[in-house]
Amino acid sequence: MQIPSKFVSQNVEDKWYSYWMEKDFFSSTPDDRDPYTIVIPPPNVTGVLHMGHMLNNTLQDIIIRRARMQGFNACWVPGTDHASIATEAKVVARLKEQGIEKSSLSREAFLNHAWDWTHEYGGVILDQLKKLGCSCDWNRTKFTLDPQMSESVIDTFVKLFNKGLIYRGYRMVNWDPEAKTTLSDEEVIYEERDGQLYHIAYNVADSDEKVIIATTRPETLLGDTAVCIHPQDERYFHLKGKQLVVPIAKRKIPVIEDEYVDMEFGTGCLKVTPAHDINDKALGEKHDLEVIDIFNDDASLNHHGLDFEGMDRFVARKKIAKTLEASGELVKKENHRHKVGTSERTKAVIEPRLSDQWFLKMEGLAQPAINAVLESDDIRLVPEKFKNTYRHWMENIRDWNISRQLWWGQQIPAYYFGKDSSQFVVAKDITSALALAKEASGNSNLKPDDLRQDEDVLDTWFSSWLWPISVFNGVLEPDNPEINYYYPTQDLVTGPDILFFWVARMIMSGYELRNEKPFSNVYLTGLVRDKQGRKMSKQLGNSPDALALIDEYGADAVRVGLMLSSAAGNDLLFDESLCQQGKNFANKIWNAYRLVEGWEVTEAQEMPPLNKAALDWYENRFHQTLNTVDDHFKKYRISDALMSLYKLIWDDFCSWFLEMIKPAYGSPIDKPTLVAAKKLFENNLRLLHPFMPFLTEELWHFIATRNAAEALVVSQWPEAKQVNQNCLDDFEMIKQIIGGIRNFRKEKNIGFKEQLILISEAHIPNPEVILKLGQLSSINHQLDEKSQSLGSFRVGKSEFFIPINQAIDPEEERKKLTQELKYAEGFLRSVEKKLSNERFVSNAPEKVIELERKKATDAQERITLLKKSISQL
RNA sequence: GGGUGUUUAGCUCAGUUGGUUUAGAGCGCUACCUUGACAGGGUAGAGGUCAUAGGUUCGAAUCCUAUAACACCCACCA
Repeated sequence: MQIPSKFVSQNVEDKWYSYWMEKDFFSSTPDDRDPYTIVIPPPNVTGVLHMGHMLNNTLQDIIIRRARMQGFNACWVPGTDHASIATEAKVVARLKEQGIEKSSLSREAFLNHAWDWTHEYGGVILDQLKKLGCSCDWNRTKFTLDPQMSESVIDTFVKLFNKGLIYRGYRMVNWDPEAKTTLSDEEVIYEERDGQLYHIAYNVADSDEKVIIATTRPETLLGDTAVCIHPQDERYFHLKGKQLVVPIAKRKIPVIEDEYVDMEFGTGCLKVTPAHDINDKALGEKHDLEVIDIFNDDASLNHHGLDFEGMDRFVARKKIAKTLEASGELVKKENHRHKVGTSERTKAVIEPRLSDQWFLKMEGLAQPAINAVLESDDIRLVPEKFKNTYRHWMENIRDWNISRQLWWGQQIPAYYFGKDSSQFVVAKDITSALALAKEASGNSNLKPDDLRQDEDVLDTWFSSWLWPISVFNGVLEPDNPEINYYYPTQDLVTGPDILFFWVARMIMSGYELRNEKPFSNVYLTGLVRDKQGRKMSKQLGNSPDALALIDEYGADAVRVGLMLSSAAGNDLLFDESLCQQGKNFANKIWNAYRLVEGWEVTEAQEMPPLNKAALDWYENRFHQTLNTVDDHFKKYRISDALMSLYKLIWDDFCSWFLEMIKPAYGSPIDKPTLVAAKKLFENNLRLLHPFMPFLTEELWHFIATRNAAEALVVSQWPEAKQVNQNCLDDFEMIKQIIGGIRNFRKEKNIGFKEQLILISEAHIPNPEVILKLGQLSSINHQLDEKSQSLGSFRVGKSEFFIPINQAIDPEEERKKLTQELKYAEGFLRSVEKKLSNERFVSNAPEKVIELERKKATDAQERITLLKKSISQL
């Protein structure tokens, strides 16, 4: 069979992915085995694959593939999120391009457009995950707006409402005037912006005196209902109890006192606009002030805006400033840099606004979630450093505003039946709502048409927080076999940026709805940054096209590239050269296979002792690495696990093992060695499979003809065995010795193989290092009887010397050795000093003292050797 | 403003309750070698006052204090 000299990943990806799908290896149903479950963090339904997804999902795939090989019933549930704001914004934008305004459409018509959009783009990101090799159970694919998922959300809302945890409140919220919706605090991004601080003169009522008040938002003076001073501010003592006149509006407002005011800022006088500032609202409540809302939905001024009615807030600001300037009431303007809240989605400047919203009480929900992570360790955060952040947030948690003024999402199941919105009932559907409304109103004549359902939808996170439960239908049927089998899940892999949005809330819903954690381990990845350390984002355009990367390097290479430098929780600087490294690695393995496959076999020959030694050694080395890898996995150090394998394959397997058993050019290899070598090769493939599924499956089927049940993806993860440490130590020694000799044999035309044979025939491996070296030196004497020079090499931390066949300047050598001797003596002195220190001997653990003693003996031996060598020069 | 974290080789990072560390890895770099598995491979080498300054300790990259730079989170002063 002709095997190409280069591994082309692209040729095998589709082949094996469809094979795996066809054989149904990824699907899972409850059975006798233990489950290993991961639910995917559902990407936005209309999103495309970016680097963050690749990192995240590669990690999940590695974990789930290994679990599958370990004999668990592996179940990775995929799905997408309806992402109400993001998706609705996209749909609105597309309609706008077609000349359609959202406001001209009925709710139903708009939702039809949104569903069209969803069906058009909804599958894209899932197909991209398949390209990456993700072994999800696609039969279980869920969407947060699926009927069953939505029903779970509504059901939960009703339950929590009936428990008294959900309430309606008139609250200050973050209003996005562009999307005309409220945003959660988390969706507001504060940006530094240059603004101006306007100093405005307010007249004291019935007097000529003026008071100067500084504000960044002069237009809000139309909503002023008080001016506040600090009770200890001597400058304004005389104003206490007086009234001021608001410029333009000519309304009289009281002067109030509160310690909230910062005397240092501005003029020390604060105008209070309860409708448009969160702090002012608090002041307003405290001092029982009137609330004047001056804005419409789109942040244009309403009738309180007087002459400025209908103007946009920013236009009005300028106009009002001008008007004040003209009347001399604008005393001065100064530049002022301050932070402005903007919408994460629309970039519009957020307007604090009072409105009716739905809230979920968080305090009671938070308690079990705090315990689970911080006290009982039921849920492990990886890395642990996020515990602090988690604690801080959970202990300062505020009620969750769960309503959004959008259409795309689950409509809030509240039904109003009175003239105003004060009379309402909450129910799963209109029929039960009607019954409740009849009861509540005492009016048995109510008809369905008399009920108005709340226009708002629920926050997207209100559906995602149920995800680990609702994907198994655990909300609607809390006792079904699926949820009982798969829940709680094992791992959650996600970014730290949604620790609060999502992770914390899933933990809360888990304990609230099922009285059980949703997952045992949370692996928080880092953010993917570019080479300059910038966050990868669409705006910057610095995010490589994920699919183009896969096309160029192959999925396996990209997976390896991502894993090579991504410790949990640390940001990773992504550099395409890492993918190149991944590709080189894949190619190395590919060529190792070509080598083995190309050998001719002979039955006539027995296994030479050197090959036996090599096989023994590699077997041990393999299990040593396997132990390390298993340990890394336990600690979720996935990149360390990969690096261990990288070194095992490249250095130990290719550079040492294969070189050792490689027959001389043109000669055949004996059959027992080849068979054993292929077995070892196969074991390598098993360990690599979670990281590089395509390459390994391809080679697996090259090595032998296998049926579906024998495919690598469902093969067994090797069991780590006890290693023979002596064998490994001996070989380390041999490696060092060979390295030492080779370093000095440049003139000699001795091949690698010959060297090895010489050494193996000399029976080097035995417990006595010095003896070994004595024998080795005799070899070297055989190599060149005239050899008189001295060469040195290191074994572990010790330096050893062998006679070697190369002319070396004795003077130079003497100098070098004397230097070494001095150093060794110094080292010995320091160790002896330590050992004679009483405090050390009495305080240090026995193990440590033992080590120090060993160090001292070693140093002593070395000094003797060095002295001998010098005298021989 | 409050909090958390980071700072170790040219780059990206390990370094696990202070003691097998005379501080490691991968990549890169330098030198040499290599006509059959590998537009590469092998061997060797250079390169670090572990951010800075103090302190604790027999012993500190590791613990404490302060400082600096950077990153992120929370709050947000009109």
